[in-house]
Formats: sequence, structure tokens, C-alpha cells
Amino acid sequence: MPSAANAKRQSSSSEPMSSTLRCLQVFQALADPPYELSLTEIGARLRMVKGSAHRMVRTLAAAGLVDQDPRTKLYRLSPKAFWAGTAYLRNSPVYRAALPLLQSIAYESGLVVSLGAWHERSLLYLNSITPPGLAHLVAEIGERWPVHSTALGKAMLAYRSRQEIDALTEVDRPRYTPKTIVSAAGILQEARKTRARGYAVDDEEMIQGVRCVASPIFDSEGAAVAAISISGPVLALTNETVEERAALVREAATKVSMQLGYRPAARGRTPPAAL
Amino acid sequence: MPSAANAKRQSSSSEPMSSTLRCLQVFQALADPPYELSLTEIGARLRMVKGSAHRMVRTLAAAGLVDQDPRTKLYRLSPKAFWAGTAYLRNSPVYRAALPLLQSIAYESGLVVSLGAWHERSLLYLNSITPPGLAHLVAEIGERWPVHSTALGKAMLAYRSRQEIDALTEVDRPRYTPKTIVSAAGILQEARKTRARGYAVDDEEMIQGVRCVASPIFDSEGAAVAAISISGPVLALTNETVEERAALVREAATKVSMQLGYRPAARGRTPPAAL
DNA sequence: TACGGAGTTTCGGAATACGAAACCTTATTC
DNA sequence: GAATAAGGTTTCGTATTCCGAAACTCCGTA
Repeated sequence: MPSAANAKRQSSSSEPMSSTLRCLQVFQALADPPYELSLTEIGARLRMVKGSAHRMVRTLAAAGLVDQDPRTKLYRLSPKAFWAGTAYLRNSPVYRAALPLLQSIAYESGLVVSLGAWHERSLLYLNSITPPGLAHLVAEIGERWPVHSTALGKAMLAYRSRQEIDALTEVDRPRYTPKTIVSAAGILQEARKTRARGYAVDDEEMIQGVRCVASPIFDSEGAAVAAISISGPVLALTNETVEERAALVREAATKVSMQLGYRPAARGRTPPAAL
Repeated sequence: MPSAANAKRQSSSSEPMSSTLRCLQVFQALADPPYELSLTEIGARLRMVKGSAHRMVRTLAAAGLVDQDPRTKLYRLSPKAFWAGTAYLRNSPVYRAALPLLQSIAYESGLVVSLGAWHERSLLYLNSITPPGLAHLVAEIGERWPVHSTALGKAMLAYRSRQEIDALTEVDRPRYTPKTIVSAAGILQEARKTRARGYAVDDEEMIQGVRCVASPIFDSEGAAVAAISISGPVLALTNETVEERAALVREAATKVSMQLGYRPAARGRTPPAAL
């Protein structure tokens, strides 16, 4: 009786499982603030009836990835989701190679040291080391930040392909402070400067009063996949000390690149992001 | 035509989506070492034919949670999975409250400082701060460790319910070093000692040459949901200095508990894990 | 050039998920 | 304290989606 002369093909070929995809949308919806959602809210955001939303959170709960607050009834990601997601870190050659160096630089500089990776045109924070007293200017593990206004992002962007930069700057990027560079021309110019001096600088372009320097990490294919930064209040990271801090991150980033199999003098590799 | 007199009920009530559950099993399989699996291996582990395994990794890939290494063809968790999973951390009151304190203690003590949470009878590492040179004795973010042989685990276990302890110690726990306490009686005795002195000690019970002290964090309901520890080589964490290190973690853990709304002198709360 | 191993796609049949609506539970209002 | 409202949970029939088996393709090897 069903499918009586169904007009539509069951789909051309190996389509992903649609019901599972919708369920994973629920999962990902819980990964953004406010991190805790009611059933009704989930249904509203993802355009599904309450019953379906309920089935999906129950499925995620059955898999252990989602918890429900007994008091508020709100759904949120569980510790198991954290365990599973962080497998990426534990498996990441960049992270494993960089972590010890981050600690060293943090103690040497007394400032915030961060490791970020390139992910879908944004900067993904992998970890930060923060000396006491500077906790307020720290990005959280796993947070995504813009690449045009952070030192970590700019360090990677400067060594990405020209097409990637152009795609990013098709329209002006968001402004966060008066110093944020938002235009395509400005961002391209910044990339040029970054390559010229060998490190990227964020001079209060993301957060007022915070300055950062960063240097990119290259994988064995020469792609800028990550970066290391030192951040601090403008009073601590003055123009006089920027150079030596930059030297710290450059040295560390180079070491990590080497461990990843990057060889700077490789055979005729085209310099990235040619202008 | 289908369902022509189907003998089996479609299931009593809101069952979770079975196909999605199997797909999430694939996701979780990638969260354990070796972290990268081939299609055939996934199929073998989860008892599914290749075609099904393929549909599932394609679905996870379509959701962005899984990547395939272009060279090796192996599947692994993606940065997006990391972003999603770490939402648990960003949303965690314990983590937010404890992180600044961890940094302080790490700088004060010069040793490794860790934060762990109770999760399904095991210890889940949320983060660690490691001074230079001690990187080798650090547990990774998101790793799960046993509760009977780690200071973090023992600190929480000592304040859990008697039933929970008994359930855990039904059979002897795994031994990792000659000093590991594996019997039910020994673990119970340890819990008693921990409560008596106010902090837990791991004296080379997990890793030879490494000693740790830890103190539990209580939520507003009085449950020991997390703990803070200081770890170091036995030469650095000597008997003479254990007391003062323990004082550091106790003070920090108490502060975090307070921030979570825990009130030690609450109305007639039954002391946990009564003997 | 044949072979082997692994990944990918196809296909029909049958079990599974969807949506709508009813039901239940908890908090709020008068 | 009863009525109400808002949200969470369950039921049910239909038709859509998923499962398994097997064929196909790709790539490196003998």
C-alpha cells in the first residue's frame, strides 16, 4: 500500500541518514550558548514538532551524550560528549607537540599563551595557559573566534592561499574595536606585513586593552594549520617587548612545525598566499 | 504490502532511534585509541556490514563531526567534534569557577595541578596546568582514569554514598603498581582516612614515582562532583611538603564549592558515605 | 595482466521514524 | 485552593527511511 507508485526516487545514491543528521543538529545546537535548551526551544530552532524533538534528545540521552537537568528540565551536553569530543585533541599531533612548549613559554613570559587551529575559516582555540591574574582575557577551550581580528587567526591567514583570503574578505568583516581591520585591502595588507616580519600582531583589534603576537605552525604539506600566541594587557605587552615575545612564539612554532614533518627548504614549494 | 500483519509491536513507547544510536556508536568508537579507524575495522568492531558502516561515517562526515584522512582513508573525529564536545566545559560551573584557581596553585606550587570530575564511576580529566619539565606525568584533557588509584578519584570517592563505593568494589580493582589499593576493604579504609585528614593521597598507586594530593569539590546538593589535585615526582612532593600542598588544594576546592552554592553547615544533611 | 584488499554504490524488502494530537505534570494566577 | 496555562511526554497510523547482501570500482602488488 505505501509507496504506491512513489513519484520520487528513493534518492540517487548513498545519501546520509537524514534522521540521524537531524538528531546531530540537536547535538550541535547544544554546543552554542546558552548551552542549555528546553524541548520547546529545540523544536522551534530546528523546525520540528515537539514529539520529534523529544525522540531525538532521548536518543542522544540514550547514547549518553546529553543530560537533562532534573530541576530545570533543560537539556545539555554531558561529560561523555566532552570525553568524545576531546578525542580530537588527544589524537592531534599539533596539540601533543605544542603543549609542553606552551607551558614553557607561559612561565617564561608571564603572559597568556594560547594554541589555536584553523577550522572552517575560523580560529578554534585548543588550549590556553594563563598566569594568575590574567584569567579575564582568556578564550575558552573549544571556542571559535574570528581570524581577521586575532593574532592567532592572522598568523594562519597570512600563509593561507590567496583564494581563501579573498573568499573570507568578500564582504567587510565584523568590527570589534576601533582598531579592527575590516576591509579586504586592509586584511591583505596585514597579511603582507605579517609575512614580512614573521609574526602576526593583534593590537587591540579584538578586545580593548589586549595585545597579542602569534606565529603559525605548518604541517608536513606546508599548510598553516595552527598557531601559537602570547597575549597580555597593553601595559604588559609594550612595543619594546613585542619583539622578544614574538621570538618566543616563533621559536616554539617552528619547533612544532618541524615535529610535524615540515621542512622549510622543501623542493620548489610555492610561497603561500602569493600577492 | 509492507507491515502485512507484523507480528511484533513497533515497540511499546518512545524508543530511541535505533539507527541513530548505532551511528553514535561509531562516533564513540572513534573517541578511544587508536582514534583512527578504517571502514572495515569499524564494521568489525560494531558488527555491521561494510555498507552500513560506510553510510554511518558518511552521515557523521556530513554533519561535520568526522573527517577522513585523504591519504590513509582512515576516519577520525574532526575539529567540529572537539568544538561541540567542549561545550560541556564552557557550560560547566565547576570548570569556570575552578580554572583561575588552578592557575594560581600551579604557579604557587610549581607542580602539576589538575581538575577532574566524577563521571560514571570514573575520573574525567577536565584540565591540567603543568609547569615546564613535568609534562610527562600529565593526564590528557578528556581522558578517563580509575577512581581507586588516583588522588582525584579517591577524593571524590570518599564522599560518595556507601552504595556507590560498594558497587565499585564488588570485585578487586585493577592494580597498576605494587602500592595500588585493590580490595574493597582497603578502598573503604582509604576513604575513611581521606575524610579524616580532609584530603586524598595517591602515593605511587597509579604511576611509579608520582605522588598526588587532592581535595573534593561539592555542588549545592552536597555531592562530590569534582576535585582538584597537585601532582609531582616523589622527590618534589615529599612527606614534609604534602601537608602544605594539601592545604592549597583544600582551600581552592572549598572556594569552588562555595561558588557552586555549597554550604557546609546546611540543615541536617547526612554525612556522605557513612560507615 | 591477473590478483587481492579495501572502499563505495546499488537495490528490494521491511522495519523505522515522522507528524499530529492527545495526555500528563508542574508552575502560576485569581 | 481551583482553574489555567505552559511545557514535557506518549500514542498511533502511514509512508518514508534504513538494513543487508552483493555487485562494482579503485588502487597497489605479484
